[in-house]
Amino acid sequence: MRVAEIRHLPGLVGERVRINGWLYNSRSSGKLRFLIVRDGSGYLQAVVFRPQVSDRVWEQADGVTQESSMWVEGVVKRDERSPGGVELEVGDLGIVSLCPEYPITPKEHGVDFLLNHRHLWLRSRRQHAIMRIRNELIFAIRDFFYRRDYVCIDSPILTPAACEGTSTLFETEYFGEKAYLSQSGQLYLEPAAAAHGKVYCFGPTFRAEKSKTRRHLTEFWMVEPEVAWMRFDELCDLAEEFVSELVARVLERCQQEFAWLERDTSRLEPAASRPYPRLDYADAVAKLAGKGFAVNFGDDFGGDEETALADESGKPVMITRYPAAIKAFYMEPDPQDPSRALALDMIAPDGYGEIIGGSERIGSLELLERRIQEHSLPRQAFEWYLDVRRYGGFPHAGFGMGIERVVAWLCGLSHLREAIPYPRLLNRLYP
RNA sequence: UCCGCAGUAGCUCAAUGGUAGAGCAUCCGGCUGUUAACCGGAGGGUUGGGGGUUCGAGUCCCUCCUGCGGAGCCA
Repeated sequence: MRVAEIRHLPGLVGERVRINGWLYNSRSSGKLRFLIVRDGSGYLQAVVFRPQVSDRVWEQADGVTQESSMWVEGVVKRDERSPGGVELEVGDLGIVSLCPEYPITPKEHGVDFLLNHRHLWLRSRRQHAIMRIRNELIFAIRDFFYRRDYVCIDSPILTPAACEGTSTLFETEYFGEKAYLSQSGQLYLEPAAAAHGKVYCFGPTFRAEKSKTRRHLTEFWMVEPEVAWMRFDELCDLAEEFVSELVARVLERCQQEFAWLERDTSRLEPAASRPYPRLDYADAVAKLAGKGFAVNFGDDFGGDEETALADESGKPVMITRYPAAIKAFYMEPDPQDPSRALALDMIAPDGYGEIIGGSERIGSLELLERRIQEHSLPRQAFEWYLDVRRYGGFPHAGFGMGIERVVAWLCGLSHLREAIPYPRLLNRLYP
């Protein structure tokens, strides 16, 4: 007996196949049982007709419960009345493991309940679609860099001294010393850029910020390219090329998933092509003032401001040259105006917020030493980082992109918690 | 951390200070094409914990716990 995946069934009409899977839902009508079976690749309506099957098969079809693991065997038929266009005319079936009352029913559930059952929630059609899109995005990211000869240099997760404020770092014990979970791979990537030229890292990062918003997780995945000899304008080009290509690829390859999510992809299409609008920080402040926001030059932008800055067209907006005072210590000053940093934020449309933050990095050893002092950072912890300037300093630039925010934007999610398989939130570490 | 909202059946929610209910899920029965099927029946409750007001509290007050939404900060 040929074992098939449900997604291949449209090409197997007329053949007799066996499907292994789980019962997603069932409906009945007299001598008919409609079993909706899912196998991870798709959903199949398996039709059991009383006169055509044995007593044993009929009893099993009648008694199989939601999420029982099972197999069905039969002939693939084309049928307009079936969701998906094809169905299985069941000749035989077996229950592998009968499922007791399943917690997640086809009706509505609350957020807390679903998060407590995240391990089961992942089986639901909507979550299934989201994870498929996340998977496609991740593969597209790696492919983007691979085709451009970037080398993947993953950064450590356990790091020694605190690089930025300790209040947002998760602390752990490391054989009698303190260690911290990484907030960013960037500092470790810069030395690697001197080794390979074009590098990137992609891994989990951790922020112990006690924030309770739809835009924050305490553990999230970030992809960070770092490029030797790259200047600020080229960095903006790279960010734009990167995001537009990712959007185009996911749009092309995940149509089925977007349909399940009922995502209006026409809202996403503008972001699949370049260019994206670029807005100098000063112009962004002026634009916000024009919209009635009480923002002064020198302020950072909050969530509402970001949403207001996003382009009505559906394209992400790039805000450039922020005041150096509100940005990180390692950012290169703008030669035209040293009070500004060669920093870039990319803001996704429709309120999905900042998806990219990046900059050209300080090239000068003296300036970097001064900045470390100005920020009251422990100098000795940064000696290795200063070596990047000490031993053959070079201009370089890079950015970080939060994967979950991009997934949330692509999928149209109202909260980041659905964009990652097992979300880690303030007060949530289970399952 | 601050501000606001909520906690009642397995789940989602009702119930003017006066006998705790519905839908879904579960179990039983019916139906030859269902699309979160439908129809009939049954079981299912220490109303988050503690204290208080009252003849009487799911409902009002105090307190703690848990969750949700938002702010700050960020990707």
